Amino acid sequence: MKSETDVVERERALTGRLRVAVVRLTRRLRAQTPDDAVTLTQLSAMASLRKSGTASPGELAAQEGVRPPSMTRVIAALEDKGLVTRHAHPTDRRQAIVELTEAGHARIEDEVHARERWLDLRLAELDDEERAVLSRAAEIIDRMSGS
Amino acid sequence: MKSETDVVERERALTGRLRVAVVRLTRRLRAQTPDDAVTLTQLSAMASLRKSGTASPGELAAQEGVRPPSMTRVIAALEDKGLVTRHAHPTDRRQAIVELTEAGHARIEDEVHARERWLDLRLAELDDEERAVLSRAAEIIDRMSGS
DNA sequence: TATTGTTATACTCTATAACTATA
DNA sequence: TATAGTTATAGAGTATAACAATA
Repeated sequence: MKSETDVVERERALTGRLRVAVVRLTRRLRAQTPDDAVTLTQLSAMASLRKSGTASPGELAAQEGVRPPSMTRVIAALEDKGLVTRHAHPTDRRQAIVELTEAGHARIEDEVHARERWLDLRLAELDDEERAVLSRAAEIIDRMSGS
Repeated sequence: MKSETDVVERERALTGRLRVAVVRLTRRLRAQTPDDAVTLTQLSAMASLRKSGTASPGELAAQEGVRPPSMTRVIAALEDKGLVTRHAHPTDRRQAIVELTEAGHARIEDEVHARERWLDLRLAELDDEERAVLSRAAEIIDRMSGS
């Protein structure tokens, strides 16, 4: 007999199961970093920039949910690789304007696909219903994370 | 008109959306670390130990999906805090046997709940159907991550 | 004074390579 | 020789505190 207690127990454990699941999946994703590629964090910032066109370092930090000093380092790394540039803000000289270079635009699609090959393979092993569950879960998690 | 292309497009983007979602949620979870608490990684190892009772460092590393040197450090940190102990293996002196101390058992429930307060609050804001989606997603992600 | 961003510093998490002890 | 584990070292990711430049 499927009791109410089973449901309650399963619900109670959701926090812990979700925590373990996302931490482990993130470990696997970070491990899929080819030697010459940008890191997962750098890639995420590039994707954010592609979406917004241009952004100040502070805006990027807010979009990614990290502190400004963390974003400073990410931008510096991407600048070293020639994937983003900075321009002066027209009226506020405290701010910088960051945007993807041509090289950055050219690289991002390839990087995303290369990086996600492992995850693509895993997702391909699922059935349609399972993929639909993950699709909805991604929406819900994004909302919870305040992005 | 809801075309087939929309569905295909949404499916194609699942990899990227899922990656972003789990990376950001993991960031938030790691940020919820009180000063005197064990870290998220240490907590995960403790939960693994609670489940298996005892385990060798190598078994723990495999359960958590990390390399042995990484687990060595996690165990050392927990030993320093008095939350786990090591015993000699009865027949193979290369191996160690790790288990939770009384203090470890006493602490783990509190730590888990303290750590997951933020996530609990977020989950409480969802409706039943959304929680059910996340519950299924956690199962699927665990399976994909090979745990 | 307040805001934007950077620099300095430190800690967690993880890995690979090289080593020790035991099988 | 092979296996279990540790030590040494390094790099990614992130934070807080202190600072500089500009508003």
